[in-house]
Amino acid sequence: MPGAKDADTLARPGAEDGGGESPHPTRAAWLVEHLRQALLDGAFAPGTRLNEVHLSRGLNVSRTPVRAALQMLAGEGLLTHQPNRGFTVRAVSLSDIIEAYEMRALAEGLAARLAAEQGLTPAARRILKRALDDGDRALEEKSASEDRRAAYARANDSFHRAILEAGGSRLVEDVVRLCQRIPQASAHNVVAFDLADVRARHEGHHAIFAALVAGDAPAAERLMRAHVTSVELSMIRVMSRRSPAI
Amino acid sequence: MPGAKDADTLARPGAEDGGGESPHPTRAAWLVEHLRQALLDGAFAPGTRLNEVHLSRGLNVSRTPVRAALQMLAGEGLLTHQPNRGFTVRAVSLSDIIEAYEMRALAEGLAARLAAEQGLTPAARRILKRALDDGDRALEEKSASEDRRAAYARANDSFHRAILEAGGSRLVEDVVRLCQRIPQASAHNVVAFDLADVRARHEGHHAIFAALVAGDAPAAERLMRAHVTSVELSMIRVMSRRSPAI
DNA sequence: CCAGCGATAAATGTATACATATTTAGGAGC
DNA sequence: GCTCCTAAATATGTATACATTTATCGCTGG
Repeated sequence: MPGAKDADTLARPGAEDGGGESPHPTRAAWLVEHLRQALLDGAFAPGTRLNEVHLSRGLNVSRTPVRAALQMLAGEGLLTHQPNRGFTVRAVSLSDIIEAYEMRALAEGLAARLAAEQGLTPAARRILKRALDDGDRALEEKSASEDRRAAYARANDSFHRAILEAGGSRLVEDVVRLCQRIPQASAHNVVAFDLADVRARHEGHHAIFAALVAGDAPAAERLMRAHVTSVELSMIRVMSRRSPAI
Repeated sequence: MPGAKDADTLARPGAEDGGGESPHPTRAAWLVEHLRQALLDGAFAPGTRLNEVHLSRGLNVSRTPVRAALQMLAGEGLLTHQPNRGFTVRAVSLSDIIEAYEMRALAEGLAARLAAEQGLTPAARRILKRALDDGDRALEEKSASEDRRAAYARANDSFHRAILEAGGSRLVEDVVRLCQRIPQASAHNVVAFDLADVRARHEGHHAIFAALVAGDAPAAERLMRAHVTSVELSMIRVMSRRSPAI
């Protein structure tokens, strides 16, 4: 079973006694985030059955908070729950990933349209401008490619998130989160793409920003859809290069 | 607090001893469905804090399965969970409902496109045809209006669900479920609409079916979007008539 | 009378014991 | 050797006890 791992090397949440302040007030909350990240990273092979006792022993907690976390993640759709048969990791196919991008293109397009319709607040506009500037700098600089990639990934993330927030729809944010919740399709994989593609898409960011500032809702929606679809194409190319059949 | 109720008049899942066979193998699974339905029906006022002890006493179970259900529903987004402060019912505004329909129009449109691209299986085609026929009959008959409405609601439901399935995307189904998970925006409220509107939309069903059979993916997507948007407009009209400010 | 504070009550978080269901291992019978 | 059946082992479901946090209420003091 490739990718399967035992979660033994992990620290407990409230264990730190020094100045470190735990951002997770309960073990269950910590487990939700921790396990979600592990699942998105593909730490557990699809179809794997998660054993509550093993998990709780490896994480030094009782079964109760482990179950709490698993139940939340099942609600989120990352796990499936069969009564009396426990929780298993949901498998994803290539078509799942493609459909996630199609859906995300529509959702982020809707967010852009909503943002344009309402008009950008000064704060949102500032954040977007800054994300664009950061992206410009990351793509122009001659710094080490790893730093540049990380910097651009941050800027990209910030740009998309700001538009989602500007849209002001909780549901749309939830849908995008659902789309990003597909293991291995995470947006931060964008860094693995060709620099030329990334540069082209960054121009797309500028165009979207212009449409938002102009309050041109249809253009904002159309541009954002095309933008995400372009990411989708790059992702498909990269993935089919790495693993011809998934 | 209007709409708030105590869940005291409810039977337990495994309690029946006669011929009745419980479809829910565990108490938790039953609670998930039961509480979800109650939430969607608006049985608990938005912002209500759900007390685990009260719920478990009213439902004659221990806190454990109640917590399991609440955790799942929190993962689904129907409830919010604040550590050490329990679960509260998520509030929805009119704009939430509107955005849910916009999102749903996009998602169901995508499903229709996927279904057209893949082509309908004979089974799917049969189900859709039957839903259309049932709808025809429900709208033509001179039967009691309540029966007619219920019959059409079933046919409508069946039609939309069949297309979602034909699309074959779990994610799209999840997104639609998320959109329908908005309390008071449930699709079966469609029965409260004007008969003329319903008839017009039923024609839309026929057009969508034709596009699916013809394998015309762009038309299927476009028609489905317009169709759901039309439902949205009716819903807005009905809701603003019932409660001017929400 | 109100603000602030402290004790009590109540709610949630966690651990654990036990009940029930499932899986697995082993052997009898063919 | 294979299938089926049975029993032990294992896993999940549930209940309950206790710990910790939060909310409520009454009190003191100004």
